Amino acid sequence: MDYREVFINYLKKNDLQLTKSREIILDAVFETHSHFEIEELYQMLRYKNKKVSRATVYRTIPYLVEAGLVRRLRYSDQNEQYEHIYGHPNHFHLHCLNCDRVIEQNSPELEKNIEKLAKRLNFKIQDYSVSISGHCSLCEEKETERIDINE
Amino acid sequence: MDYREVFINYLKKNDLQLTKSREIILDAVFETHSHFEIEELYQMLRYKNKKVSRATVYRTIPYLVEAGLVRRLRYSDQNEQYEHIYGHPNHFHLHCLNCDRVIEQNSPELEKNIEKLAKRLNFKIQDYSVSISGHCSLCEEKETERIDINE
DNA sequence: AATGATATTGAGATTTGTTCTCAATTATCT
DNA sequence: AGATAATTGAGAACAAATCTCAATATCATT
Repeated sequence: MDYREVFINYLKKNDLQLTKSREIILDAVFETHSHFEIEELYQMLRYKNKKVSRATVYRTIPYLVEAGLVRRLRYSDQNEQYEHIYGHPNHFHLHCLNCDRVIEQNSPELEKNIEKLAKRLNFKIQDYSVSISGHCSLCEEKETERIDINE
Repeated sequence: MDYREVFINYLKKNDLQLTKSREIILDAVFETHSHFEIEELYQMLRYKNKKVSRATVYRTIPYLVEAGLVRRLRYSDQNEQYEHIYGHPNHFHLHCLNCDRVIEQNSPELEKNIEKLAKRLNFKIQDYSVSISGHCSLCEEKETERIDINE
């Protein structure tokens, strides 16, 4: 099942229609292979001359989230970021507070752990996210050097 | 070391002073034993007749976060929530999308797992959060009943 | 294809949370 | 005490997100 079908199913189930606008937004989201903000997505569509209004983009993204196609990210202190997740294995984000880089990592072990935790509580997972903030190896190195010099 | 000392150390290290305002905010944060929004905290202080401005509250919370005393939560689609973390074991949030309840859970196993993951990448953790969204056991039950009746 | 009922959209106004500004205040250092 | 620097408060400014509502598109029915 491709993302398109998933979305159509979701729409049907919720008495919503697959409109031109929603199609454009859906496709744009799956063409973008990086984290994005809604405003960015909107600007990108304008640039490509696809005609959808800002309001519609803001209205549609939550549907995609609900449909399980897109996830809202939580690693950053900045604006809301999103990523499409359908078809991608779940992964974790390590956010470097220094250089702002985001490292993505898989860990089946961690996944299993989380699933076990939820199961024990009879909690039905829809989505989960692990985000770690701190300093990446590159920045840590630099930091250590600096201290060596100064002290 | 109590939270007060931690904050004072942080302030010193960053050439900041421990002022009346900052003290009031610090104490308020550690008196509040639930998740809070900055605006709420500000209103609470007004109610208690503690004189600090909204701007100062907004300015101070990020210091507390940097000092490792407070964490910004990410489970919700709503406003930014914070919780004080100093002195509390790390815990995970399971957010029920239906009733909006937030369940807190410890899991030393999960913790170890995350630490291992970070270590492998030479990533120095400052903080991490695991948030799971879905449906809690109570809501799941109800949902199942409903289906039984209707189908 | 025409009709009426319903859902969706777009443009801009509005709301809301957060940050900024800058003069007044407070703290710190000689 | 006086000079210097940091902090604060009040409200203005900003930006992201939501709302409004008339115009448009879609659907079901005939």
